[in-house]
Amino acid sequence: MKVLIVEDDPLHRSYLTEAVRTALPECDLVAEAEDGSMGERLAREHRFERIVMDLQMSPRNGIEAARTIWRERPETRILFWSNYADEANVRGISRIVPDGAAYGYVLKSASDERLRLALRSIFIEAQCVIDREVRGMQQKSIGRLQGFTESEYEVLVDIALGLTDRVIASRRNLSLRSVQNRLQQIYEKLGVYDRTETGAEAKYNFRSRAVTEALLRKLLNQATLERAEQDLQDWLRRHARLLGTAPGRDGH
Amino acid sequence: MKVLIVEDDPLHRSYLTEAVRTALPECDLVAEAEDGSMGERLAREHRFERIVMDLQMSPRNGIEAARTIWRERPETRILFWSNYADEANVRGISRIVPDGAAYGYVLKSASDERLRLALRSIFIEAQCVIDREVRGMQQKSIGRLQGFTESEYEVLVDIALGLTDRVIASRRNLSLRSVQNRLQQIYEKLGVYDRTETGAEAKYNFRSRAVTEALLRKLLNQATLERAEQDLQDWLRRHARLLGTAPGRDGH
DNA sequence: AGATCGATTGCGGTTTCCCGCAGGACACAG
DNA sequence: CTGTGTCCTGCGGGAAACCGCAATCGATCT
Repeated sequence: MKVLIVEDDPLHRSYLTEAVRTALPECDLVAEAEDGSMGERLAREHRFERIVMDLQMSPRNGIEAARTIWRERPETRILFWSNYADEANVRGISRIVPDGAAYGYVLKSASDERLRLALRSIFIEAQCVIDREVRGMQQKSIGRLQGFTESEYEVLVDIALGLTDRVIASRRNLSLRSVQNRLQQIYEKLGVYDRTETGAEAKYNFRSRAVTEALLRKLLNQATLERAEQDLQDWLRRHARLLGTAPGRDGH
Repeated sequence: MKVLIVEDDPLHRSYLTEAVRTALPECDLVAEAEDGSMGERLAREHRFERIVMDLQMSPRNGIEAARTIWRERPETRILFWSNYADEANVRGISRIVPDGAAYGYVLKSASDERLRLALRSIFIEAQCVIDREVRGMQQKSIGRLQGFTESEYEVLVDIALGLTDRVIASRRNLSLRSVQNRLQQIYEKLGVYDRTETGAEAKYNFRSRAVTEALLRKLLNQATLERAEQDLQDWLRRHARLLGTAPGRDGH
C-alpha cells in the first residue's frame, strides 16, 4: 500500500508523513508533493490510490487537483486536510466528489487521534469520514435551510466575477428578467437592503454589496473566484463568436 | 528578556518557540498565544516588548492585533511571520508601523537560518528586517510604479465594500465627479475594459469587475475587507444623522 | 507675470441596473 | 373546469453608474 501527501507547508508535510507512518504500518511507501500540480503529476504517474490533500495551496489548490485526479481515476480515496470549514470549500468539494468515492474532510485543528482514525477508515475501510463542523456546513448549504439554490449560487458567482445581467442570462440560458429576479432573491437573502430608518438614501450599490457580503460570510473566497474565473474564460472563448456576432439589439 | 509568540497553528507555534529558544539563548521566557485577541491581552498584561506574530488568524488577525498593540506601546518590536506576500498585507502593515519602530517581515518559506538572523536583528539590534519578496512588493505598491495612489486605493476599498458613488464622495470628502474620475482611473489600471474586437458588447459591469480583478491580483483580500467593513460601520454610526437628515433630493 | 500641467468640479447624455406590475405557463387540489 | 401556487417573462420608468467636454483652481518652472 502506498500513500501520497500533497501539502505545501513543510512542517505540516512532515507531521502528516509521520502520522501516516504510525497510523498505517502496512503502508510501505509515503510520497510527498508540495503543490497541487506536482500532486496531480505524481498521482498520475505512480497511480496513487490514497491521497492526503491540503486545500489552499498555490499554484493549483487542493480542489482543483482533486478534480483532475478524480476525473482520471474516480476510485481514488482522498482525505482533505484543511484549516477552515468555509461554505465555499465544502460546497466546492461536494460538487466534485464522484459517486461512491471514499473521501474525508478533517480539520487541521483535530486531534492526532481523530486524524489517525480518519486515515484508517478511509484508506482501509473505504469509508467516508467528515468532521462535525464540516457536516454542519453541509446541512446548511445543501439543505438550503438558510442557504442558496444551486441556480442562485451560480448567479451569485457570476456577479462576483463582474458579469452584466445580459451575459449572465446568455451564459445560464435564462431571460434577462429571470436573472434580475435571481438577483433580487440574492439581495434579499444576503440582507443587502439597508434596514435603516425610512427615507434614508440607499447606502449601497446592491450588486457590489452582495458580493462583499458573500465574501464576508465566506460563501465565496478567493480560491473559488479563481476557479470560477477560469471557467468563465473558457466559456468566453467557446462563445466568443456567439457573443461577438450576436446582434444584441434586435435591430432598431 | 522575554518573547511572545502569537500563532494559531500548533505546529508552527512549537517550531517558532524552538527557533526563538535557540536563536536567543539570553531569552528567559517564551509565551504563546493562539489568536490575535489573546495576543493583545498577553502583550498588555505582561508588557511584552518583543513579539512574533502570524498574519491570518481568526478571530482577530495579526494586523489588527499589531495595530492595537502598537497603539498602546509604539516601541514594541514585532516580527511578522506569514505565508504570503500579498500586496494587501504589505500595504496593511506599512500603514500601521509607528515611526521608528523596529519590525520585520519574513515568509514562512524562509530558511531556519534567515529566521534566526531576523530574530536577532530585530529583538537585539532593533533593526528592521524585511524579506526580499516583500521588499519587492513595497516598491511596487508604495512607489506606485504600476500601483495605486493612496486615494485611489481608498476608493477601491469603498467600492469593494459596495458603497454608492454618493456615499464614497461624502466619506472621502470629494465631489461626486471626482469619485467617478477615480473610478475610471481604477478601471483603467485594472484593465477592466474588455479589449475584445470592436463592437462587442460590454461583458462586464465595471464596478463589480474591478473588485474581482483586485481580489484576483491580491490587491485586496478577505481580511482587508473585514477590517475595512469594521471601519465603515464605525463611520456610518458616527455619520448616521448626517446622512439621515441630508435632504439629498431638494424635493419638490 | 505668463505658461503649463495636473487635479477637481459641474453639465449633459447614454447605458445599465433595480424593481413594481401584470400576463402566461405548468402543477396540483378540490 | 376553476382556484391557488410557483416560476418565468416582457414592459416601463426611476435611479445609479459611466463618461466626454469644458471651466476652474493650484502648484511649479522660466
